[in-house]
Amino acid sequence: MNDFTNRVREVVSRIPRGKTMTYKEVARQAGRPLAHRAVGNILSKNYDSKVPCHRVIRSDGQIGNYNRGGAEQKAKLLRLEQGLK
DNA sequence: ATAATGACGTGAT
DNA sequence: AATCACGCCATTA
Repeated sequence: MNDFTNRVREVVSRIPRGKTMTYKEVARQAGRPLAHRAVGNILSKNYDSKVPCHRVIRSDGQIGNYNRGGAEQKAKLLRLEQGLK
């Protein structure tokens, strides 16, 4: 858990509230445009509250999964942050 | 060190 | 629209 993981965390932690990013984008920003799969894996094991992993969604617009309450909680949080009801 | 896994993505069926 | 299969990569077992 070094370079990539660290970069991913950094990028994700920089996602502003009320905004979302796709795994692909994160991977690209992290320097590994094709490692979107790994991004998910890393985030899935990431329990750091400093990293708003719930801001990361799929490219197809799907919510994706979440290790802290499931997609439900994730969608809920996003809905909340975005100020939408 | 090697094999399996998964919070993905895209194209094909 | 839904499902299937394959690719891609770091992490984990």
